[in-house]
Amino acid sequence: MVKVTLPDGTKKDFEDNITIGEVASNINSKIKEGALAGRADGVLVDLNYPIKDDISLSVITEGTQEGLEILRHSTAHIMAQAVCRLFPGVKLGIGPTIDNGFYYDFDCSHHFTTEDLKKIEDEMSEIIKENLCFERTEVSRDYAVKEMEKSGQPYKVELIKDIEDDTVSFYRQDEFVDLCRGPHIQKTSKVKAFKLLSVAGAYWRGKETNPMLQRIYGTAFFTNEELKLYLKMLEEAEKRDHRKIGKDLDLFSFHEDGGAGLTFWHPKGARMRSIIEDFWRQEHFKRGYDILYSPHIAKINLWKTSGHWDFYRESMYSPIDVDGHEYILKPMNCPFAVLMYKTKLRSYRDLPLRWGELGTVYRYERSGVLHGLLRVRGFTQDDAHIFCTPDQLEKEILNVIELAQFMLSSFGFNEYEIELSVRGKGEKEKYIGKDDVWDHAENSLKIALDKLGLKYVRMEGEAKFYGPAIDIKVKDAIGRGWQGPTIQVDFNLPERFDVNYVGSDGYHHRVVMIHRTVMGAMERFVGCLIEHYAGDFPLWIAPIQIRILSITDAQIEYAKKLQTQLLLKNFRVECDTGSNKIGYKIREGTLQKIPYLLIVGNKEMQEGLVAVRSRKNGDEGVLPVQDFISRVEEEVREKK
RNA sequence: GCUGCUGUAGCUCAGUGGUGGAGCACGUCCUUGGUAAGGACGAGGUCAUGGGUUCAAAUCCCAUCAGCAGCUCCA
Repeated sequence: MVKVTLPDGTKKDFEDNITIGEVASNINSKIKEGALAGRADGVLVDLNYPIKDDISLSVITEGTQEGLEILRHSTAHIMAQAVCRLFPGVKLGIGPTIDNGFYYDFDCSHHFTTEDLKKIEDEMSEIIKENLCFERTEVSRDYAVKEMEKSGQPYKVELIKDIEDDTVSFYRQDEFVDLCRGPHIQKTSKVKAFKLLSVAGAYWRGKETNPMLQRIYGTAFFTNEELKLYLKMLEEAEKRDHRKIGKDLDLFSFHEDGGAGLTFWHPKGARMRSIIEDFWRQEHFKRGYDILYSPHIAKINLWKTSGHWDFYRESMYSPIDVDGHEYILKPMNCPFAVLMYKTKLRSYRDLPLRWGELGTVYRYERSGVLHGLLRVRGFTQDDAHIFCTPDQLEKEILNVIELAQFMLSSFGFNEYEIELSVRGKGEKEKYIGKDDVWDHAENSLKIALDKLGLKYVRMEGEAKFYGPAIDIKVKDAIGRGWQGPTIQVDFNLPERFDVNYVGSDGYHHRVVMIHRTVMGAMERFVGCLIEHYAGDFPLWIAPIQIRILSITDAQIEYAKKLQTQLLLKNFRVECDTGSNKIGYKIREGTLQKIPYLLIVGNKEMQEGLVAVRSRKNGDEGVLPVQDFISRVEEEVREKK
């Protein structure tokens, strides 16, 4: 007899070698129906796993995250089987589950096309219909290597050789065998809703020097409804694409003649950006920051002193010759702030110095990584450098986090994940700076997070060589994550530039430098905002807030007068006094996602009214001009 | 940078080894209308760039530039 302990604490006795599946059927009909695999003493196993000793067991069922992952993993195997059937001789890479789906890598002389994906899907449906069993076998590692060599699977051989256990497991469906830890669903017919999504190149084991394989991405769900919902979500994400919206709303462009990754901000995009920057500056001034402006290029020597020339060269543009001296386009703003700090002797009484800078930097990014506004080669960081004493560090970090939270919530980002990157254990040579200084800095970051009651993940070994950091990942309106604020303590630059302050003891002490952004970069932030709001910006950010539409030519003068009146109140207003019908003008204004369309005909003109059509509510009827102004002023104030 | 795909009017996209098309946008005119597209006419292109194959190339081949999906890397 074996004793099985279930998650709710109940213990039951069963005969030896009873399988997980049989135990599951014994619990209740719901679990029996939905059982996919089990977790036996913490280890994932198949349903037909025989129980030999007393264990604690939880049954993994459909509708759970773990269940979904197993389903997707099995679907990946089915896909690989289909590919092997259709393209004999294909070599298999790996086929794991990922967020939202799975992929499998193949080495195949034939290049997969979208038509191939359809064929593969059809073959998969065939395999599902055949209702094949996933059978697990365990063999010795040496035997496995020989088998895989025999069947011409060099990547599998490599994988097996890297496994430390003496035995390895395989899963077989009919003619298809794959190295796999498992667990899997029992029969292929469990797969009810799947779709292959795309194919793209991927390096074997993610290494650039390795051969490139073809990766097919797909996804699977327990029901067709869930699959449809997911595909709809993908469509929704596509609709929010900032590159498309940016074009439609005339915000920015890129040019072959300008250069890849170099943004051209059109009037409306530039207007948005300047609104954000004005807001940024005001909020910084309120919090005791000053702002700086620094040059775009500097002599190469500065970059040698800072260490960028040695450690960051691959991201920097080549030197520019100026009268026989070499200058470099700046990839970062920090050395400039340091130079300005060092223009005089600073006392501890002067600290902290909080110096912000909307600094435009240029970095060489490999051509394949460029992506709209989100990854560019020239961008403006909302940078700041805080020079402080070690004692002030914690308070400064706290202030920065609060500022970051304030900025994010102002733009409608209310959910985020926080990472604390600290140095790894036992690799001291990787990091500059003394242990006690690191301890102090890491501690200050931690205490600041704790004081604010923020949850965070501690990332061991993720710190840069020059100091620990806090990274904030924000979630947008449809749940996607974006790199947001970063707060970085820097031990490197104060050291390299010998940056000091005079303490109360009259001696010089090394200053502590914090490097931070609260939005990241203007380009990326605006790109992210576009996708977050799907181009439907809140009134205070919208590049055009109001458009006045005349019904006939008789109201042109009234419309212009209204426009002037609103412009004087600091609103961003356009007039559409063309000869199109009102329905047409409304359509145009709506497609441009303008928050307020004011329709003026003779009725409104005679009584000093406007007919308000808001983006949120449509036709709202007429209002006296003054009432409308109060309303939108309020809306701007509240950043709704 | 790598793998694959793509580049035709301002935009979205048809198209074919033999004198380049549509819809929308744009311009002019008619129309002056009441909450998501009124009508007519017109202008617009070295078919990304540079080579090659061919009697003939926008079409086929190569290179370059740029874009897209990923890999790798980052604000």
